[in-house]
Amino acid sequence: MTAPLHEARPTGPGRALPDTQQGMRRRNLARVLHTVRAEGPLSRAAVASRIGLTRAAVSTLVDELIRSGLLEELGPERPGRVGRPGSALAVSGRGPAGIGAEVGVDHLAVCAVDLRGTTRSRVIRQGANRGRSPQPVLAELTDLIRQVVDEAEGEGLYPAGLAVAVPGLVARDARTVVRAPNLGWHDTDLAPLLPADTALTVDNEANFGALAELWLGDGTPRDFLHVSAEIGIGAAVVVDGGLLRGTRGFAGELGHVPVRPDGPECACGGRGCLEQYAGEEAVLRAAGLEPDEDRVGLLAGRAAQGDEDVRRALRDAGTALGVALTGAVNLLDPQSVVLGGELSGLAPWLLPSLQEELARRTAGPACPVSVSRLGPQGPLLGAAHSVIRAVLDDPAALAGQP
Amino acid sequence: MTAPLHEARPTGPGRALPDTQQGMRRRNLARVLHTVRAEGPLSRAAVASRIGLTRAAVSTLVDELIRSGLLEELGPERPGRVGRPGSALAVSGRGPAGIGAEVGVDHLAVCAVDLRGTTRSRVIRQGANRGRSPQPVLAELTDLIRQVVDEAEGEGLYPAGLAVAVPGLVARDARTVVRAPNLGWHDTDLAPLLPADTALTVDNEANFGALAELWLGDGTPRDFLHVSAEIGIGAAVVVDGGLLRGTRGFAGELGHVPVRPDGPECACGGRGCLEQYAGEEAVLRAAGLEPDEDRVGLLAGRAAQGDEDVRRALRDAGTALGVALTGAVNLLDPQSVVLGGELSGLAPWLLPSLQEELARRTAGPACPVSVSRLGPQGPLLGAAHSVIRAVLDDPAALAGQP
DNA sequence: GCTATTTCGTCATGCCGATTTACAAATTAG
DNA sequence: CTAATTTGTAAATCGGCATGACGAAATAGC
Repeated sequence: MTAPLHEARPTGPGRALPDTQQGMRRRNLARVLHTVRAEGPLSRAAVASRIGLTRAAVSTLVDELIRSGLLEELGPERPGRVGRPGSALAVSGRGPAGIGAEVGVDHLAVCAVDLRGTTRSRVIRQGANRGRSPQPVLAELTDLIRQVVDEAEGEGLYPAGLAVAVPGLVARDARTVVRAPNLGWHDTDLAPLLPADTALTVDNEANFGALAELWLGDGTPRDFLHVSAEIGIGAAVVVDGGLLRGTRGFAGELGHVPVRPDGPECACGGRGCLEQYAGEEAVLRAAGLEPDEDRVGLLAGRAAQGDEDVRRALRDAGTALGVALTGAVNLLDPQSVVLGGELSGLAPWLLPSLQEELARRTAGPACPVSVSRLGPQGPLLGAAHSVIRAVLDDPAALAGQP
Repeated sequence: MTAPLHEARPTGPGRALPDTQQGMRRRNLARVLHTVRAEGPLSRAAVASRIGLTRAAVSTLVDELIRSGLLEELGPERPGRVGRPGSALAVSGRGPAGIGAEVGVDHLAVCAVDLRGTTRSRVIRQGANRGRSPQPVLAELTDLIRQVVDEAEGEGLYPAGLAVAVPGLVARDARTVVRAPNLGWHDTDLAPLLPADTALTVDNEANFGALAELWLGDGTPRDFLHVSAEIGIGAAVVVDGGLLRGTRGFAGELGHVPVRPDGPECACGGRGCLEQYAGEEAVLRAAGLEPDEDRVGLLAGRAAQGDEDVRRALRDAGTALGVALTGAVNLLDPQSVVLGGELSGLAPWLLPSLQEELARRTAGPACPVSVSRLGPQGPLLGAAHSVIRAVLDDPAALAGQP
């Protein structure tokens, strides 16, 4: 026998459920739904052997999930082995939909994702939002949400929740934007300005991006650091498959990690914060460019054309990122670092110097750095999937007892 | 209904237990034991109302815990209210004992703690261990362990596990010391060199110190950063009442967070690591002192006498710590930072500059920094209590089914 | 002092959820 | 065509907690 290690572990699916027989059943419903979703069409017997319950128990669980419209019976499997063929089960394509929305500095976007993880509807509207007050922006967003919901309902889906990604800090109530410098919003409760007929969750776009990476990334581990940037530099810390949020919900403020303690002053009060070296504004200035609408696109374009000033600016930003990430990696020992969001578009020019710096400062093998496959789509997808995830984690909350 | 936030949450007591009816019972046993321990003598009815089970259910749970020797019946309570007085229950003072051991650079220590949290036996042996090979050191430690176990057994206790704190990195198998620079050990499996008759857990002293702070500190929150130092500077990250260990178990390496990216070279390959500015060796050098046996005592003594060189060296170390902690606080948003271990003895001279630096670099209120009440005793106590904690978290593992 | 009231601990009973056991159905192997 | 294998379901059982009732032991009111 080995004594427990007293680790910080996330609760994972359904941990919020009470520790009673009913809670147990709800967790088992979630386990069945999760495995069917993850491992394609499966028979009841296959599910049972996977999750360690008996066929009889799984049968009743499946019945309940079918009655709720979350699972559907595809009919008898093609038999390849001896014995009676099972009846294939799959998650329904006409059940709940997760509605994800994103308030970007230069765009609004909304999408609907079904239980299978397929994006069933999507709308994007370009347009600068910097400096606009929350009311008109969210009215416009509400419009888009209604479009997407209508389209989803046309396909037999019904909205199970709305998740909104914003470029800023969000309080732990998951409703209030504490500070979004790029929009000019602060201390704004978004709930009254958005459709009231669905459950609402608001979160930082870096957090949603990290969750998207966790859920949709190929081979992404359960412990990683997800770095993203839109002017500010945010990181999301994923520990054992869950987000680390911090006491006030402000964890992951990589942008204000000191890189050179005597560097230039920062708005945060400090000196030489990472943002001074790798923030969008700083990079544009270092490259001798004027900020305009599509800043990342501009940088990427110039860099691709071979503009040496831009390339040098990006190299230096990568080095600064490497210094800050060395600290983070030493503190957290993650399995990898992922560059996501808008950053992924600049990765070709950031990555070499970043990795060099990280390797130089690490004894032994350096923490691997990769680039998100999802790129700028991460936050929106993460938002929509977070709703779906909530259904998968407690299917009983939808139909029966919430 | 509010959608879940997908947070990283630790599992807390008994989360490793399977999600079955038996697992539920074991968790309920743990809940009963925990509340009786935490809230002094309680009647069955009082326990029931606290944990939300019925009196009948608690009765059977208590019966089982009494049969296992973990609880004892103190007899009828002094009645102050109407109604039949309850029968007071308390955790047994003659049940399992947690054996904690510590391998320090200058000492060995072992103690035994009972279920109530009382230290029932303790032995400390001074003597430099730097450069000694593991075999003789652990043979000596085994001696001390036997002494403490004998004494504990004389008082009716029996050892429920052995936890050893070492000043170095420990692999996630909780047995192997990967690197302990101050001892000169590396890649050593300690299990064969220690008594084999009890379950063994080996861990970093900073981790055990943080757990001690969590379990024994007065008013310590469930999210904090515990900084400790013995030559190397280690931190332990506590998130929602659990340790964050990292993929390889190396999380919390605060000593190699870059403070000045162009600073002096460090053994880790980097430059300007915190250890270069706030490590014991660096501080001694900056103060113009020679390293000797009791380095922290020497520094504290001179500083107390008013030695301006030493005070300046400690001030500068505090500033460097402040820079590194700014990064950590930005990344983790903890509720507080606690200085523990040997550091606590130097706190009077480190703290002002540390707090000043942290406050300067923080927008809004700075993260509060406090000093551990346990001081250098933290690691040893944390080790012993970790064993007790394991029993409290799953009492059934002791007697019945492990 | 006596009775009513309140609370405690326990017992008998019932419910809920999963397991066990048994069996019919549907397939392959020989 | 029969034996073997696997699936899905139904009936019985078990483990664990809740419910309701009861005696025991205290206080409160008379």
